[in-house]
Formats: sequence, structure tokens, C-alpha cells
Amino acid sequence: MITVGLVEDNATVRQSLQEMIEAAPGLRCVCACATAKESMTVIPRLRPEVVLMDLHLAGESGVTATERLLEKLPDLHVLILTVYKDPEEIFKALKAGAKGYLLKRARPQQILDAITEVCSGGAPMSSEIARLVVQSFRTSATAGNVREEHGLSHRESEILALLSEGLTNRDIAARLGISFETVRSHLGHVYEKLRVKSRTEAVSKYLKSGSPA
Amino acid sequence: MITVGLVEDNATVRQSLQEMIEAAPGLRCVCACATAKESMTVIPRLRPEVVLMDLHLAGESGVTATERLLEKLPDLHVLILTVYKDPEEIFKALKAGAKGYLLKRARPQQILDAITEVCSGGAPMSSEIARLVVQSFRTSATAGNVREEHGLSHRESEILALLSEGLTNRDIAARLGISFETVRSHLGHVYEKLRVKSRTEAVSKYLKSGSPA
DNA sequence: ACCGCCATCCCCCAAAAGGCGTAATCTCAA
DNA sequence: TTGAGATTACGCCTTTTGGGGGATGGCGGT
Repeated sequence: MITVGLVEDNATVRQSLQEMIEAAPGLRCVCACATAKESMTVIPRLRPEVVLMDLHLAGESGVTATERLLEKLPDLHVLILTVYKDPEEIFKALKAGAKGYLLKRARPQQILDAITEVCSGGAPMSSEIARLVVQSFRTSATAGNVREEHGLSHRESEILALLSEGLTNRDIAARLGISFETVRSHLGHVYEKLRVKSRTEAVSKYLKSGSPA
Repeated sequence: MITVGLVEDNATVRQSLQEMIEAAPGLRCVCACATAKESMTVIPRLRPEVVLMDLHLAGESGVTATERLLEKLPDLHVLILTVYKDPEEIFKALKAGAKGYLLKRARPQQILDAITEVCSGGAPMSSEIARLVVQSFRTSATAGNVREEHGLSHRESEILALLSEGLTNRDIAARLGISFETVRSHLGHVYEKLRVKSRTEAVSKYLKSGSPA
């Protein structure tokens, strides 16, 4: 028997979810909170194994509620259940510690399956969500994006990469087997193209736009 | 009718996968490559919609094979099918552009389902894999603290943060309302604690260890 | 009371980096 | 063929950094 908690501000949705869970064999809905605030007292007291969390709550967001609940209850499984599939929202929720992310349009059986799956070590996601999550690896690994966005040449981006390893101009020159002066020359162009004035800024821009992943 | 290609070095496994796919309604196995090298010529010629890729191939790894295939065929769906569930392997494969990751121990029907799912915009993963992927967000968000790892003081990490925004010492001094010399003094300590010799190295270490998340 | 750490400021000196100008190849495309 | 851009390279000059100092006060343990 898996115990489930709900955090959902829409009364209608909340009630139908509760009924759905109660009707499912092996699941029991131990609470249905209307606000993040309510959940912060009720969930720690009743300690369900799984929480279905809405993201767009009135007042505090589901993301911060997730964070705070997990501080108190590290073993809690939080499943996000929302209508939004904005990548930013998804990543924030996962960073906060959510173990799954479902869209409300999912079929009821999928939601029930997700509850059991998260308890057996899975990370249930709607398929479009999973795709976004997987793609985030790819885009964050595409070191080419600073390069292409700013039209850096091959040599220039090569130098930028070494720059962000923390090498000095002299080291870069040695590594590439070219002259120190040449490195400076390339770097000048890199700064121009990235519209930055220092190597630190360049490294910042490069690393933040997701090269190392 | 979905066309599928196989890349798998073990002949027995390769053959049973091929038979399984041929037997499935709606799927057709257009090729079964034994090596990465073979796949580089055969796959682009036959252009299947989906490729099931083994990771531990003799010779070239499945990761680089995936990368190279996707360069030629950006719309190809590559599904990794392997026995390994090492997080490093998984992340490398996803960075290379794989859209799903299945363990060989998966039930045959799961593999067939994954093929159709990846074509309809999903990212099929074995549940333990999905959990690892989701958890990677969490750890990369919490791991951030270069600060605690190296025992930086509050002021020092504050300065390090501004440093990695690309500010000069003078700017940092202005921003914090302290003297230029003080900034230099703090920075000296930061470098010492991070065991680096230049601001670029410090920024690199800071940003790569996941502070921005 | 003493020590360690932090935060603040200062100076000198050498090394590194950045701005600006110049210029030789080479390739690729208009 | 002419021109644009990439790659290579040098010089001169200024600014920025980094590495040594040293100094003052505060705060928290022992």
C-alpha cells in the first residue's frame, strides 16, 4: 500500500485526483492540500511516500515547496503534475529534487502507474518531457553554440576553449605550436566577436552558454 | 511502418534482435551492422528512422558512432541498447545525441515500444536510467559549492562570483564599495584556496563545478 | 590574553594581458 | 581577379594582474 499526498490549488482537480487515487488498488491518498503553505505542515506530519505537486500554486510556487519539503523529508518522492511544459519550469523542478514530471493531460492510468514507478526507483515523465530532458544534455554539450552564434573561426574557438581551461597566452601558444603574438591576435578577434573586453568575460560567456556540460 | 537499423557486435544478440523486430507489426529491420565502421556506410545509405546502438563495440565506441551518424543524419533517432548503466556512459551517450537509453535486460516488448515511442517524440529510457538522468540535475545544482569545498569565506566567494561575471578588480571594488587593494588581497586568498594561479583558472573552476546551475 | 581567521587598506615590482597598427600568406567565393 | 577573412606574426604602449611584503581592527575560541 503506497501512501500519496496531493498539493493542488484547484478544488475540482484536487478532488478528482483524490477520488482517482482512492479508487486505485494499492494506493491511498492521505491528504489533499490546497496551498504550498498547508503542505508544509500537513505533509511532514502524515509522511506520505509520494506527493503529487502542482507547479502553479497561488502564493508559493511548487518548486520552492518541493525544495522545502525535501529538506525535511529527504526520502519523499515528489512528482510534478502540471499543465506547463516550459523547459525552464521543468529543469527548475528537477533541480529542486522532483523525481518525475507529468502533464495533467496524461491519462489517469499513467498517473497511477507513475506513482508506483517512482516508488520502485523510476523517474516517470510524460514522453515529451523526457525528450526535453534528454535534449538538454545535447544542447548543453554543443560547444559550438558560442562559436556559431558569434561566428568564431575554428582557430578562434580552439583558443577560446583553452582560455577557459585557465591557460595563459603563453601556454596556449605552446599548446598549439604557434607564436605568443598570434595568440594575442586571435584573442583580440575573439573579444571583438563576443563583444567582451577581457579574458575573464570571454570565459564567463563561453562557460555559461554551456560548453562543458 | 517504421524502419530500424541495428548496430551490435555480438552475433547472437544481433540476430535475435533482428528477428524480434521483423516479427513485430509495423516495424522493419533494414540492416544489422556488426561494427561502428560498417554502420557508418550502411546506415546513411539505407536511412532507417531508428537505430538501436550498442555501446561497447569492438573498435570505435557507440558514443562516437552516434555522434558521427547524427552529423550526417540529423533526424535519425538513436536508441542506446546496452548492459551498462554507468552514469558517465549514459551522459556521454545523451550528449552525443542519443534520444533514449535502454538496458538489454529490458523485456522485448519494452524495446519494441521504445522504438515507436522515440518516433512519436518521446525519449524512452529504462526506469533506473531515467532516475539517474533526473538525479543528475539535482546533483549538478547542489554540487555547486566550490565555496564550501575550499573553505572560502563569505566575502571571498562573493568576489569569486563577481569575478566569474567577468568584472575587473576595479569593478568588483566599486560594486562592493571596498578598495581596489582589498579586492586584490581577497583574490590572493581565493587563488591560494582554490590552488590556482590566475583569475581565468579560478573562473573556470568555479563555473565548471556548477555554480550557475 | 593569545592565536587564528576575516576584512580592510597600503606599497613595490614583475609578469601578463589588452589596444592599436602593420603585414605576410592562403583560401574561397564573388 | 579582386576582395574578404583566416592564420600567422611583430612592435609599442598602457592597463591589469599576481606575488611578495606589512598594517589595522574585529570576532571567536582556548
